[in-house]
Amino acid sequence: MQATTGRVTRRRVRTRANLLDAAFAVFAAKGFGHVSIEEICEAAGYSRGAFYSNFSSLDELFFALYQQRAELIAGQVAGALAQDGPGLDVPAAVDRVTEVLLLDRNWLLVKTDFLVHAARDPDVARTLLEHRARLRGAIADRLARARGHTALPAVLGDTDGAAHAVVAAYDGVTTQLLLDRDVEHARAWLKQLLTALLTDGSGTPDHAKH
Amino acid sequence: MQATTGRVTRRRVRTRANLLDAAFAVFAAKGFGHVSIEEICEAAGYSRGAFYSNFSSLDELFFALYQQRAELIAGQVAGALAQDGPGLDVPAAVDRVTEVLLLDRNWLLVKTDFLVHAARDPDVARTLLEHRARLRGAIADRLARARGHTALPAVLGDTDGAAHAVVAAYDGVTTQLLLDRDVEHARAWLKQLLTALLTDGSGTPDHAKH
DNA sequence: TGTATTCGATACATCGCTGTATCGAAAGAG
DNA sequence: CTCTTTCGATACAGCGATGTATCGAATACA
Repeated sequence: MQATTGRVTRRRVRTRANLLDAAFAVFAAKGFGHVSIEEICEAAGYSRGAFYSNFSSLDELFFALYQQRAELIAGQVAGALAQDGPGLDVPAAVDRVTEVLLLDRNWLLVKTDFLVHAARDPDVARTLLEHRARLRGAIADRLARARGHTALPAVLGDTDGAAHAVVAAYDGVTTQLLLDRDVEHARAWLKQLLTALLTDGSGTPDHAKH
Repeated sequence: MQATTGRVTRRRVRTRANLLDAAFAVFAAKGFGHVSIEEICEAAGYSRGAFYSNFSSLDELFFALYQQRAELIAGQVAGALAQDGPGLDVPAAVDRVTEVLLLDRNWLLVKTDFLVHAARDPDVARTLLEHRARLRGAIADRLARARGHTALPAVLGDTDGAAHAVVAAYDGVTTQLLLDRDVEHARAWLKQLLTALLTDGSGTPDHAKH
């Protein structure tokens, strides 16, 4: 690490990226807290010297990793939400978002690791809360833009309440998915939950298995 | 550890219990994966000899701990569900269950640690899934007993689908609670979510904050 | 191309944790 | 109370990970 931003080599950014990629794989496989710095370096094909030159601790790396990937996902979700016009087609939008959110099991694992990490560190928690608030904001905006086109059930309160509920449903389904590894079922079920929450009870459940 | 169950001393069960209690506190504070055997022993006031005499690894201890506590909670939930007659008073039952489920932050922390642990080990996952299935079963039974007294929205499918949804809502709210530490809000919100899911959209939201 | 700077590999000292083997003390059985 | 078995404390050997200090190689810039 250098104090002021002096020269930054190409090699450096490549190394950093490689370390982050390797870290993602290793964290996903073993879980943060069961991973040593050495393991990551080995997986990335570097020595520990490279690590300490780019990060000062495992925590810092983990944090950077989360931010990088979360940013990525957030972009994809925003894209999926913005994809159709002002009239919100709930099922279609739900389909697209669901597709993105439950795509990568490794990401779910790392994300959950980060959750338990944040749960014990208020500073980290703040970051995660902000990230979730942004996501909710995007969803609430989307829902608000659709007001009048599609009716929302009153039980949830305003659009922000509905967004809260959407995120909660996502978290809930994620938990189950982490355990049973049945992506298709999770996807179908999340759709069902979301339509149950977002429509006024007129939706027909396609999947009633389980 | 002894092979066949020979004499089991009183002292032994006391030691085991003390170790488990200490482990609960330490795991909650630091997270599984950031805890050494020594730390637990120190917290319990024993040496590592006592540990190895009762458990063969940290994993085994963690597993035993989870089972012990999960059993406890399951009993409490069952009690809360059985408390009133065959006519289900949804809000009242939701109140009682909510009270139990969100009571202890430490338990939520350990439970989530166990989740990420299970997510990476199919054998452990099986246990957790079974535990969740039992819980869902209790809820589904309770809902079924109330069929006819209170109408369930059709969107969720049968009572089992509804039970699934209840657990998902619980998991979702838990996630948020771990981050913002606002128990009262979580409780209110879980009630709101559950009534939104379990009643046919006629419920009135008391708390619309956030 | 020459040169100054950055980057990452290597070597080193150290520490904490693990698991085992041993032994004295506590507790049940008679 | 004595004897036997169980329990848990202590000592030991060893591994693996950490963080630092140093040095050669790669890279940017003129």
